[in-house]
Amino acid sequence: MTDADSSSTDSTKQKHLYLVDGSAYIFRAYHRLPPLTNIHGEPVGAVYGYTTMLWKLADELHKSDGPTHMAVVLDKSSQSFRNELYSEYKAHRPEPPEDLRPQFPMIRDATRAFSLPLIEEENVEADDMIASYTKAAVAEGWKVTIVSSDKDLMQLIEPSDDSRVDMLDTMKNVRMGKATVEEKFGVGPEKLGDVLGLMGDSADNIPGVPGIGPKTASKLINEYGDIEAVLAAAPDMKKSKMKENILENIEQARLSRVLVTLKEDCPLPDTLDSFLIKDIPDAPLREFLTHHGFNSLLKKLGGGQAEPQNPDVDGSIGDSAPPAAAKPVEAPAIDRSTYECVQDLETLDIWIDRARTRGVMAVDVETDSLESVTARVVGVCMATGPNEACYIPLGHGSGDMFAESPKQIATDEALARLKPLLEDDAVLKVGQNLKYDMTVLAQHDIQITPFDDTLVMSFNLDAGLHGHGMDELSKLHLGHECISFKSLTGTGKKAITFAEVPLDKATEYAAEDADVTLRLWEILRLRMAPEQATRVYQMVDRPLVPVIAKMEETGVLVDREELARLSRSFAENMESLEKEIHALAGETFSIGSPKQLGEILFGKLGLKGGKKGKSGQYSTDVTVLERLAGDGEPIAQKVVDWRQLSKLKSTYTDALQEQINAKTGRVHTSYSLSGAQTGRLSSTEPNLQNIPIRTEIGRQIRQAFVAAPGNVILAADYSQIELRLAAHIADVKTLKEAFAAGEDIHNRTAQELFATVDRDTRGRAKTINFAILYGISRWGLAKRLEVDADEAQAMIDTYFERFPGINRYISETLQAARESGYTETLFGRKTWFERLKSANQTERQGSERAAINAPIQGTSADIIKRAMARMLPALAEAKLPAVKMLMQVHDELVFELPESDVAAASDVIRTVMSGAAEPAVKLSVPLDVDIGTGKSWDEAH
DNA sequence: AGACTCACG
DNA sequence: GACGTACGTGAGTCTT
Repeated sequence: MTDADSSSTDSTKQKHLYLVDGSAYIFRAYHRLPPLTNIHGEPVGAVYGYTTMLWKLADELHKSDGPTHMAVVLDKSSQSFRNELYSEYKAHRPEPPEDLRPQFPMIRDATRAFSLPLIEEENVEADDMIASYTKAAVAEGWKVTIVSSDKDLMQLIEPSDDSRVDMLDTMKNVRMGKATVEEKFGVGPEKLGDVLGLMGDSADNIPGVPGIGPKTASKLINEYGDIEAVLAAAPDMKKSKMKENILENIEQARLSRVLVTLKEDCPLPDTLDSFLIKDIPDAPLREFLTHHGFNSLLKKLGGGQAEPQNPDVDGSIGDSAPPAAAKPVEAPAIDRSTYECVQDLETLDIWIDRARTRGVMAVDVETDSLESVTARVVGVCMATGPNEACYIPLGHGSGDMFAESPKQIATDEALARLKPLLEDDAVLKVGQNLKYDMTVLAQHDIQITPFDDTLVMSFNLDAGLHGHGMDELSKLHLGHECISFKSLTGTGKKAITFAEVPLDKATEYAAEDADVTLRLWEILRLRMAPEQATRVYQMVDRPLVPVIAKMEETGVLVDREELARLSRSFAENMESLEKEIHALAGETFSIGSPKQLGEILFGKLGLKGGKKGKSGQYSTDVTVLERLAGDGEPIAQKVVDWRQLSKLKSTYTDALQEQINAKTGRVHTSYSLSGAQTGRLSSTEPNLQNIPIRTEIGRQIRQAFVAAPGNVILAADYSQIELRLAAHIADVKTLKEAFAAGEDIHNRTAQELFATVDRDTRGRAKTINFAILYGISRWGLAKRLEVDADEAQAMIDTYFERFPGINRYISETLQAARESGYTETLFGRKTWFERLKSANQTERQGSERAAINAPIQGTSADIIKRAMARMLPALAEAKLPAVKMLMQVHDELVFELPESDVAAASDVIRTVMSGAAEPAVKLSVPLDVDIGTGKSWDEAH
């Protein structure tokens, strides 16, 4: 197309320079793409990403406004004039990770393979070089496109509406101009430097003004004009923390402003004309692609035309990659106009027949509330194929009491027709988080069976990679943006319920839900077996869904009077503490404000303690306060006591009263099946998994969790389950013997490590045991035990020596996780760890610790989940139908049962829980279960 | 909305 | 050479 000798003749053609910010791209590609290796075993993830990016840019050549000139700019060294101004500039940046470093030369190879000019200058940052070339080109009347997404470079966009400079983000495939800057930063490109200077940039270690982020920065700049004006106006601002921060950091703000300014007058090593795009010769490119085995690109090269497809991963190199997120779907695009609103029984019957014929359907129940226990059914939707979906409105009103309700089938009649279908063994029901629908339909005595749950399937395939909400899955797997619930109902005070949404809108939304759910199921189910997710799905998580639904529905009885009594008592104690604290401080202040408290303690009273974090605030957490209390500061202990009471009152005794359901008189939590990446459940609204127990005062709250008259509470918990599993998984003979013999495991550990057993050594042994489970570091252990790092290291060494197997478990787990990207529990539950190869050391080490812990915590979760799924059938078989399972707290199950059933139920519960791993997994340690009973949850412990 | 603190296993 | 350090959660309060 373009060739060298045409440049002199087409002086009329608009010259357009593309400047590629290569360095920034490489780091992004490295973090975003899976850790690929090429056919020689060399890591090439970033190279592959970079190559596909250049390939994509080649498509730009065909466009009318495409590039006539192009060059790639790379950072050669990290030094520049900024380091002289400010020694901390980019000082915190870690070295590039080991598997990225060898890719830098390959990236130069790739650039040469495309016959593109490469600019890299000693002591000049790529950003400045790009700025300088941009200015030079614009001065010649050229257009410039900067291929990057770096916000600093956005300063180069011209403030006029017809800016000759724009930016292109090839990863997101978006062009960015003046409007992008205004949208993102609230100011035009010409003021961007002022905003960036004020807010700072943690990525480059530019400090800015503490406490000022993008929002505040743009507000200030819009109000005053630029940084200098803000600084000048600061003394007259009204008193606030922000004003103080500005006044204390004037010089720092000025420095930051200079640091973010791009240098536009760097010497240019090559002329603009030398960047003229010539034909790209095939040979070097072909050689490069062949060398790395980038087969799909090679194929495109052979075919001649470069198709602007998604750059997929070559089959030959992708074997260690996580499953590709977006799959091509053969189903037709989602078309909301095909959805039907079902308003009479005849039509409903047609849909029911259709579902029976298909053998599989998606279903979703719409209600007027998120409180599943008491929510009213507003409608039901179902899908039987792509774009084959309907909505059956049942409880819609007009929202206007004088107007008629829309035509709809009576709820009872429709549900009576749907019940046989929903319970039909020959029709698989697919839903997204069916736990909710099951709870709602339980009010109408309807089961949903058999079923598949796309939320659970996604969680079993991709835990750790992304969320599992339907909107997110739809975007990811179908490339489809769902109608948002909020767009129909609004938010806040003016929000309406789904019952008030007009039928046409409701049909579009609800039928789409079912349509999307069925499409997701088609995609996910095909992945289950090949990706080994079937086992944990079928043996652990799917059976749990109706069990959790039932527990939520049952709820737990909470004594409101008891809570109110505690609230009053806590309030009284807080009041007297507050007076004493204010007296000691010499002034009144808000004790609940960490900011004010820090300033009183460390500012006014002059106690010693350090600043922390970018916010520049004193830390006042319990470890700090207890240290002060230990130094004999009476105010510190009083604050600790006040804090405890305040926490207990607001989070528990006050909040819990409000959670008592008006209809049932009980508290119904919601368990999230995908809440914790390790496979644990989590509990919300309220969280019943963190009710106090560790302190005497807190424990009183458990006295309010009671049994109905004639009943008692029974609590059954696994004893040391995670340590037992660690002993089994890491095959530690000493520990296994100790558990088999029923020894106290922390005593045994103390014996092995310190050769003596007393309170002190047992306590330290316990700390070390937990540290092992959590992925130990000598620094972490040192801090906990208040010893120095060397001593901590010595203890770790002794531990590894005494308990061989632990060390091996850690290194094998990490190695396997680095290779595959995930860890596995004994039941095959996967947890993905994408940050295991992060360039950020803190991030990477954090992932390593999480990966060490996940198989143990996850196996424990698997086991108690299996126990839960088996519990109700086992109780039924033992003729104990009155026993209710109320709560799960990770290693504990809580029941409510008639007093007369205690002995028999205890046997069943203990048997089910201790044997929950079997027969799928045979453990080499016993699983002991402690059981207690009483009138309240407190007494049951 | 985000930081901070703290409740649980 | 500095940094921040145990794993997994949810929620209330204060501040911007």
